[in-house]
Amino acid sequence: MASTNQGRKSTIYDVAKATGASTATVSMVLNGTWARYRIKEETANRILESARELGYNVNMKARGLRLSRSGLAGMVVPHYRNRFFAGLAQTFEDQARSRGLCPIVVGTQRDPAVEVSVTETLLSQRVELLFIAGVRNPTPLNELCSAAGVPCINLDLPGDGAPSVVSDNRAGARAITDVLIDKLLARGEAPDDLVLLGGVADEYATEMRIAGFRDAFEARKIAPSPDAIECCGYNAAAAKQALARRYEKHGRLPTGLLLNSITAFEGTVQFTATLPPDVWKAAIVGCFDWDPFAAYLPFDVTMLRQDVQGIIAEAFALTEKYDPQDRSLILVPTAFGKQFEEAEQTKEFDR
Amino acid sequence: MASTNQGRKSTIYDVAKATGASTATVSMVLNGTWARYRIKEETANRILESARELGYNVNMKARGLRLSRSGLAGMVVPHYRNRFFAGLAQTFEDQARSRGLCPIVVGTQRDPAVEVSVTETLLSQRVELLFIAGVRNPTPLNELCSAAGVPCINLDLPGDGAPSVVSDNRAGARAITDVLIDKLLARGEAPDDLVLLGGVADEYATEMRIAGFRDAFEARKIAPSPDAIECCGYNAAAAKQALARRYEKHGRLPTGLLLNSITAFEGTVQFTATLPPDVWKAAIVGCFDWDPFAAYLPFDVTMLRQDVQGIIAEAFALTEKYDPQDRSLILVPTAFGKQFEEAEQTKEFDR
DNA sequence: CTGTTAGCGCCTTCAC
DNA sequence: GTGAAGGCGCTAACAG
Repeated sequence: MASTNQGRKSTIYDVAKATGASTATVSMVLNGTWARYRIKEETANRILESARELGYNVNMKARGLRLSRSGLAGMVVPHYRNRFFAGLAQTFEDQARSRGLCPIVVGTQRDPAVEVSVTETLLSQRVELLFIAGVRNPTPLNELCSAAGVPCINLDLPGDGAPSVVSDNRAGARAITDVLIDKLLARGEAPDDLVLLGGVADEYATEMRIAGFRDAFEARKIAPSPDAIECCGYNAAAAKQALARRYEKHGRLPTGLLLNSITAFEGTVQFTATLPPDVWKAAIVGCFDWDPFAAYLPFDVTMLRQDVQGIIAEAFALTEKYDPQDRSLILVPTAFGKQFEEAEQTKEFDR
Repeated sequence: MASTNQGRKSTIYDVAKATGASTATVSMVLNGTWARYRIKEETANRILESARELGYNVNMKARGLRLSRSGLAGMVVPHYRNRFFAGLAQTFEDQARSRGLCPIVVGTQRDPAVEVSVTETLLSQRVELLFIAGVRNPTPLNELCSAAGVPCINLDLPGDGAPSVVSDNRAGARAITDVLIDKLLARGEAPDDLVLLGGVADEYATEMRIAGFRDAFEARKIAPSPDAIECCGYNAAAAKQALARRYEKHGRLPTGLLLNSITAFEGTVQFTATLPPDVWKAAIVGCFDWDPFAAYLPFDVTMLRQDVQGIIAEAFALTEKYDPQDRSLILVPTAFGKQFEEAEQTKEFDR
């Protein structure tokens, strides 16, 4: 359609030649700064027109080189397989775009080597800021960033090389544990039949959740069962196995189950599916993170949602008044149910 | 740690000055091309060392400007909310990285305006190729790319402005319809009690699936019910509503349900959850796309999975021998069950 | 074996 | 109002 010089992208020189103006004039017009330089409106229009016809498109490489601003905002996430990270990525993209930045989010599969190489790549591309989500040990990445002078924020899992914004896991865990204990009591079951399953023992989020779990019991002056906490790791197969062992040992499932991740929930479902329905239909389940289908499983399910909007907003706020020395830890509250629904509203044509 | 010039990123000039070598030497060493130029190994080591100390990091903006190669590979997706797009993004990232490109994937929420502006941004960043997934009308985006001389491939939904690689929806639909009819027959139900729900009537994927649905019936020389096909759109609420209307009208649910998307499945579950369990427990359900939890709902569920690995591999292959005139349409087969599991294997520390 | 130089495309300052 | 010139960081000739 457009009379493009097929194949080669056009430059401001092409536009200048086509309109008989100088490159400076073209540049000003294309940047919108032409009003300040009292360039004739007619000239401006002619240039704009010609640029469109030539399919001109700023070369951010060149502009970035000159201005030392890339227009890129980076984020690393482990993957997009759960609603939390998917929502985090989505929200990040929206907010980055609304700030005139091009979002670039990369999944690392939680592989530390990939994390480092991705960070280096992003730094090479001269991202103007970097959010690091769900990385077990963000410190090396933080150091790379600060060596490059790039603002860097840890999300979800805190680190000591940069400011962090994470969900208030402890308060959330306490709240959901409270709900589960109440449900247990209402059903005439013992609260110490509640088990916290999944997660990694020495990891921040899990520790906070364990603390919150204990808080809830302490507030009622009761104690959880001595083997109430089982950090079997984050993957589904491990949870399934852990549950199988418990079943073997006690001849039944715990009545109440607090799952440390949606994958632990997956494992739970995989295991219970191998059992006769009446054995598990009565289970009371709570879960950190949520999934649209999980709510319809034949359990009594309570899901805790993280505020992805809040997390991203706080993180961007931190980059605005960025201080390389800052190591603050910002806690963002979690909530039950559909409180943060706006984040994943679906449009008419969606699937 | 490193004796960095805090804040400002170091350049080859810094390294050159620090080592007393010239920028050219530094450049060669840092590119690994130094062996060809017979640079003393000792010099090379000195430079490498110094570069590490200074926290040096190539500026891809400058290199890209010089080489007119950005090292960036772009992909636009609607969102990451289902396993298909999440898997597509993941696989794309892996493959891009293994080709030495930095993957940059952006979600557009299926908003055409966002789609255009994102494409322009990506083109400004001089991506070396662009994959466009799940865009209703990719043609304008294809045109932007070809005007810029950037190889562009449509994924999932075909377009006529570039080559496309899409799932073989028709064959997949036929196969899953076959399975459902067999199950219906095995249970002594009439096959024409099978309903295809969800999707948009004039859209490619839906049309193909309808055709496959009909193929399965024709092969058996039977006909689906006249109102067997209901394209109520892709979102969950619409499916829920459509199902409610049917229930109202017939006083029962169809025994067999083929859902055009995971969101239609969501709507189905939302609706059936409002009914007494015995009314719907017997339902036979099929779905395009899958979800780990959906398999454990109290239905007889069959899920069709798309081969994200295959799709991405084909797309990359197309870019290698890229021909701007090429408009070929490559069909990638789908499969049942966990055939493509490798794509979403989870590691030990995962959630 | 290593240093010098000329741009890649763009933006800004400074003359005209 | 507009044009010429310099330089952002890097690489590929081309000289030493």
